[in-house]
Amino acid sequence: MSETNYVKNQLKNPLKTVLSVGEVAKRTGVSVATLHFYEQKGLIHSQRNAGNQRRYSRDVLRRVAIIKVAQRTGIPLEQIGKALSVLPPGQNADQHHWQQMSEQWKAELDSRIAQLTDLRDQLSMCIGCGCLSMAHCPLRNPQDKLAAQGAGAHFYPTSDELDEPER
Amino acid sequence: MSETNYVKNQLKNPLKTVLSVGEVAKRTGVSVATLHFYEQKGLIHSQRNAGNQRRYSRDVLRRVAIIKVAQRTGIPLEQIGKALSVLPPGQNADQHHWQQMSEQWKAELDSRIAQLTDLRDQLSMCIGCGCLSMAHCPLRNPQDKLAAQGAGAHFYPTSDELDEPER
DNA sequence: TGTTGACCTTAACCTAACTTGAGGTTTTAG
DNA sequence: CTAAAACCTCAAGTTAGGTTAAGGTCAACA
Repeated sequence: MSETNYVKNQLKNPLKTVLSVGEVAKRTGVSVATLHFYEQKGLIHSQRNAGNQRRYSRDVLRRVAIIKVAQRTGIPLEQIGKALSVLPPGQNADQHHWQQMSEQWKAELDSRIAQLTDLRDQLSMCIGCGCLSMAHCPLRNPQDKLAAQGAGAHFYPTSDELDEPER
Repeated sequence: MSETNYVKNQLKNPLKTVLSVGEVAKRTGVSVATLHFYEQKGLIHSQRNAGNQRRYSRDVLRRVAIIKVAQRTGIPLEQIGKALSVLPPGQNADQHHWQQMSEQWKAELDSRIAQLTDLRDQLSMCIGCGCLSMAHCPLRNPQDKLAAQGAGAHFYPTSDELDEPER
């Protein structure tokens, strides 16, 4: 019974104001190690109690939720961290902060969706041509900006460089 | 002048039937090392000449183009490899093969686009609520299947487990 | 024919995003 | 008060998708 305030919260209080790493792990569905990792990367923050154990304020739950949502869109952790940094670290963010974040994500998502949609439409055309005629196949010149994100793909062959099978 | 057929093709013929690794690299925009890597992973195939150098048939250009397109959609190499395996390795695929592939990709893309779109729409709602009211925020229960692809995210908190800031 | 440039293989290294393990301290429950 | 569960740190391992380097062979061209 050393952590008076903490223990007070533990006593059947459904809305604790501080959370241990294990509690956060259970509630967010990420492992304890991952929470350590996120903290190391600056995505979340914690206080320490007298015994050097992490104590989180409840906003960490929301932060982790946001991290997961963003990851599912394919946004890398580093970028997520930058966006999260607009939120006051530690304590509760106000409506404005969250709106700011949400709008940022939405823009990112919109852009990704647009890119994928383009790609799909191009592929649809490919289905029509059976990709037999490279001269008219949109695979030839992608015309999008996603390439910059991926590992490779910095050059696209011009029409006369791609193969045209002998019929 | 040892590689008779090969050299014959080299002589100012714009449509060579065999390509060296360097040529493929230039035309596809991926590095030679990456081509080795893809071959090792079974994504592309090659023959060897008398001097043990790789010689590619022209279909490799299209294969690599497809790999890149697929990668931009976020599909992992292993999955790309499986889809590519429906194509006859080495020689020219017919229209049916390519159509089969294109349709497979399109389905994948459609699904990914749908997931991202859902996510965006949920986020749009969040912008409205400012994420201040977790009780109504869609971030709470994602309801999608993308989680299975990511590294973590196997559990989502129920409504009373997420934090509701003190106003 | 000889010298570059293109290729070959093997092996190590790189970033992202984690996971696993070892060895030691704190908290909690009985 | 004590044993077990939860935590701590630090280091090493893992997968994906490549890149870089070392040391040696092959080919193209004057």
